[in-house]
Amino acid sequence: MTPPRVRFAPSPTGYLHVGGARTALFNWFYAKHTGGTFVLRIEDTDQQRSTDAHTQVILDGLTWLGVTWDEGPFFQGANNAQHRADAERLLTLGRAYKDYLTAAELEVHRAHAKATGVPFRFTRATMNLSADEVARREAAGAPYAIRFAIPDEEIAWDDAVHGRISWQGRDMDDFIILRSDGTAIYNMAVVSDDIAMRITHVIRGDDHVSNTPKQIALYRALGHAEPIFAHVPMILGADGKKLSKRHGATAVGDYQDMGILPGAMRNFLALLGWSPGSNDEILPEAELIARFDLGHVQKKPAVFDTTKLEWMNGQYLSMLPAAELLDPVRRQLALLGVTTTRDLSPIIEVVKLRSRTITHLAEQVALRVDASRVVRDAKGAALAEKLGPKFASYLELAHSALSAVTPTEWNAAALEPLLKQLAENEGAKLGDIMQPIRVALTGSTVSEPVPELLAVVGRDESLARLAAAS
RNA sequence: GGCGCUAUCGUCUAGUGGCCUAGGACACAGCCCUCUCAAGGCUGGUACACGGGUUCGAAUCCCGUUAGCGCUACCA
Repeated sequence: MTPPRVRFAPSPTGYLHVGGARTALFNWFYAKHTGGTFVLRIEDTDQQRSTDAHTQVILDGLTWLGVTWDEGPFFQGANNAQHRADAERLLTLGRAYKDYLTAAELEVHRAHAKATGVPFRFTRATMNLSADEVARREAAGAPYAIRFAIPDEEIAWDDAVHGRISWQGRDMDDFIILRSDGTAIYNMAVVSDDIAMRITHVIRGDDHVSNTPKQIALYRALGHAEPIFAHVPMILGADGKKLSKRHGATAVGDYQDMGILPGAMRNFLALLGWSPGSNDEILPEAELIARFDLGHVQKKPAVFDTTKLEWMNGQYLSMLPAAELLDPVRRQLALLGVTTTRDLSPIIEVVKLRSRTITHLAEQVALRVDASRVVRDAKGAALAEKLGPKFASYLELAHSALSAVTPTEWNAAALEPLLKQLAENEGAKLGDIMQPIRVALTGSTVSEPVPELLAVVGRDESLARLAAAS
C-alpha cells in the first residue's frame, strides 16, 4: 500500500483558529503515524479577503505548534489554469454546461423566491434560458459560468469518523464550478488540486460534509477515484456555540501570548475530539503520533475548556527542565521590561511548580530579581496588621540571624534549620516567622517554601528586603 | 422550509451487546500532608436526552420524538 498523502488547506482570510489548528494537527498526526506526506496548501482564491499577512500568521502558528509540512506551501490561486482545464473537460464530457444567466438575473429569481416564501432551488428546467436566447448570447460572445450537471443518483461514502453518509443527487443544485471570469469556485478548485496533488485522505472540519457529495460527484465525472474522507467535529465556546471572536482567545497566537507551551497546546488539542482509548491524558508528541487513529475521533463537537488547557500547561511546566523554559521565560521577561544577567534556572526551577502559564511564571521570576516589583498585596498587608509590632520584630530577628550566614552557606538546606531554631527560641510557631519573611520578600503570603525563596532571591537582596520591610 | 450530521457527569472523555448499581481527567467540596500556595494522596456529589422495539441481556443495534449544529452563494 502506498503511503497516504494528506493536506491542510486553510484560507488566509483570518488568523489560525484553534479549530483549524486542530484539523492541521490531526492531519499531521495521521501523516506521521502512517509515514505519509503532509501537504500545505493555502486556499487564496478569495482575492477580496486573502492577505499575505494572514498567510504568514498561519505559517507561524503551525510552526509554533510543531506542525511541519513536507510539501508546499502551495497557493491555490496559482493553479487556476488547471482548475479551468478540468472544468472545461467536464464541459466536453457533457457533465457540465454553460450558464448564460447573469448573476443579476439569478438574483431576481432568488429575490422572487424569498418574497413568495418558497425555498430557492436552481433547476435546469426553470432557470435555463430559452434555446434562442442562449444562441443569441453565445453569438454575442456573452460571458457564461459553467455549471456542473449533478446526476440523479445516490452519492454515499464511508466516512472515516462518521461511517456511511448518504446523499441524493436530486437534493442538490447544479452548482457553478467556473465563474464567468474564468476562475474556479471552491469545490472545483479543491477537487482539481486534490487530484493533482494525489491526496489520498481528506481530513477536514465537519462543516465540509455538505461539500463532500458535490466533490465526490466531481471526482466521478472526472474519472478519478475519490480519496478517503474524515470529517472531524467542530470546536465550540463555553456556551456551546461555534467558537468566535466574542469568546475571547480563539487564535493560536493568543495562547502563545498567554504563556501556553506548544507541547501543552498540542496535547490539549489532540484530546479535544480524539482519545487514545485509555485514561492517559499527558501524552508527549511521540506518543500522540504513535497512538493516533481516525477511529477514535469523536463524532460530536467539543467545548474548548481554557481551565483544563491551563491545568495541562501547568503539568508541562512542572515536568519540563528549567533549561527548556529559559527562552520562553526570557521573552516574557523582556515584555515585562525586566533585564538581568542572573542565572534564571534556579529561580524557574522553584517557581514553575506553582505556575500554570509562562506569563505567570515570568512575573514570579521578575519579582525575585527586581526589588521594585515587591508590592504588598491585601493578604500581605492583613498579615502585617494582624501581627502588629511583632511583624517588625520578627523581621529584625530574622535579619540579624540571617546576617550571620556567609554567602557560601546561603542555601535552602542550611537556612531551614536556622529558621526553625529561631522560631523555637522565640516560642513562636514556624509560620509566625516564615510568613513575615515571605511578605517582606515578595509582598504576598504565597510562594515557594521560605528557605528556597531566600536562596533564590540571594543573600544581599534578601537582607535588603528584610530591612526595608521591618 | 429542505438535506445532512450529532446526542454518556458542568466540561473533555472511556465504552464497539454481558467485565457498567457506567471508569478516568478538569472544575467543585471535604480531609491528609504542611511555614503559605501549589503538587501529591484519600473521600464525595453530579451523566447514558425521551419513547418504543430487537435480544436471555442494550449506554452500546433498529425506529420514532425532541434538541443542537452544519449546508442550502458566480464565499471558502
